[in-house]
Amino acid sequence: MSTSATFFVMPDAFGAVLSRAQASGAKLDKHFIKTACSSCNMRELCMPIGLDADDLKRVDELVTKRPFVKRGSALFRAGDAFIALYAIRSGFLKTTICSEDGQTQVTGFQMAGEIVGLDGIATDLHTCDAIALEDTEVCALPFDRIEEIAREVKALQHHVHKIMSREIVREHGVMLLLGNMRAEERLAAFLLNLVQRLHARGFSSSEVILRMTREEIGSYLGLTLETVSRTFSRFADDGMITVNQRHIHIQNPEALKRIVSHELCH
Amino acid sequence: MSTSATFFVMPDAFGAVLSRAQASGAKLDKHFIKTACSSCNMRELCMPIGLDADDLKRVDELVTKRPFVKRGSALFRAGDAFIALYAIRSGFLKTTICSEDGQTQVTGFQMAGEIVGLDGIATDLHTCDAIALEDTEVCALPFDRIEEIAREVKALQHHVHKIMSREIVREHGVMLLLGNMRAEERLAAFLLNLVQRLHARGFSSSEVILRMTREEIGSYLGLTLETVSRTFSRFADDGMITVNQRHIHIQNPEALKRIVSHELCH
DNA sequence: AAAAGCCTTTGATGCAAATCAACACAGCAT
DNA sequence: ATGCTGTGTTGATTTGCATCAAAGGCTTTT
Repeated sequence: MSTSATFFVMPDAFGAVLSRAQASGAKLDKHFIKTACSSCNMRELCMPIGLDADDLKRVDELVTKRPFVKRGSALFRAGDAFIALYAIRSGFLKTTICSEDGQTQVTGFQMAGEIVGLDGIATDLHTCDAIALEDTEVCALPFDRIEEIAREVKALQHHVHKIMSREIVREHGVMLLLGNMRAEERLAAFLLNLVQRLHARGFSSSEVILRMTREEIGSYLGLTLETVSRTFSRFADDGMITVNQRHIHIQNPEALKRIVSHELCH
Repeated sequence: MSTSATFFVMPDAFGAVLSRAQASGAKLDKHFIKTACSSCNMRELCMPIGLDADDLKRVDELVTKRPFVKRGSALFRAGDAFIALYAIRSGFLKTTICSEDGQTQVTGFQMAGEIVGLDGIATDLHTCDAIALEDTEVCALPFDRIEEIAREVKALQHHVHKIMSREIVREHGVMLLLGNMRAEERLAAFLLNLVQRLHARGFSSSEVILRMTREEIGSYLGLTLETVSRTFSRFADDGMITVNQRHIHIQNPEALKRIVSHELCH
């Protein structure tokens, strides 16, 4: 992250080139229960590295269910009892919070290999909604089991701590974005973060298919949908990207990076 | 938080009425090393409740040093090696992040009984500065020791997880604030959160002495210092608060709560 | 006690993004 | 096809806050 800003910190275990199997999620077997973590190709992302065979076996036992979340429906909602963390196997989620007076805000977008549900630990209740933006398969990791195994497997314990700390750092970055940046900077940072994460999963670093609406992007970035749309158009006019509905092609990532780092170009 | 918004969630172990000893921090012995966690009057805040004598003893061993941080100086800085979490015994801190291009933002204000340093776990480097806003005494909790003991003491393990989750939830609230609220709402939410936390520590729920400048408040809330000042003045004109430099008296908390919950009054 | 420096307040002005509004377009069902 | 609904684009106007500017109040220094 020397360029696309300090505040979107990459998960650390991203060495491996991952299978693109997820890309064609069309024919997923919904009850593919037998797939163990030890053979999951998202493993580098959600599990600690360097476990011995014995530890791996214990971690395998962790996953009790693999819920399938249909596009538009919720994995969990604010107020639901917190039971498990969820590792995303394939698909795409958003998390949203909602204050009493009805204001709602997207707090994050999550893709394969990422963990959702950390907010629930504090009070044993989830405090946000997790909604699938496309058909999504997750692994349920019951939290009491996680704690149990973490007490025995040091690497898992530390991994859990890292995942939570990483989320805290990510949110610091969002705070910087929301508190200091202008619309162009926010959207450029958002796009760069998205392609970077997709690239780490084996996808192109210049092509993005957005899974969310302009409104959802705006909600995440503290902007209106009109401003998001206009800013995309401006980027396209300046030749930095091409926009085709939700299909974005990044022509000039350097220009976007310059925008994020306040070097007001052209 | 039925009124001052869901997003500032109270730490959970706040039943006990705490000593006001911290209030007169003037004559603190800087090398009061002997004070054990088990007899610390901030214990209810930073330690898990319900430990037996044996566990307590182990937790007591955790605290190696009690660094004293002079007003204006740093407990740690971004880039410093992450070694320990810090529990604040007395005093007041701010944490700030800073992007490459020099933009800086306050990410939080921390008071006695709260924990700082969680951001460092992810990469073994601190990602923000922790600066004392008044002379501050902290307890250093070496993180490898925390993990070690957490593997044995279930309650401590869960407590650590809760503290981290709570921070994630708090930051969700800040995101909502920065993304959705207008200046008046942000400042009202800020004030209410501050008195609530002070009240939980045995202080008045209507008197606040701000330890930070208008600029630091603005940085936290994504506003300029002028806007903060003007908004304080407007609150004062409307009879909701009285302002005397950094001494704020809250006359009408209900009105502030109405502002936060979007019920545009007067 | 005077001077220097920081912090705060208040006013005048400008601008970026919100809001209001209209229309275009895709996907879907009928 | 035709209409419907959700989504996206673009334009006109408004507005809340930033910016620029100046002066007064505390606090600290000497």
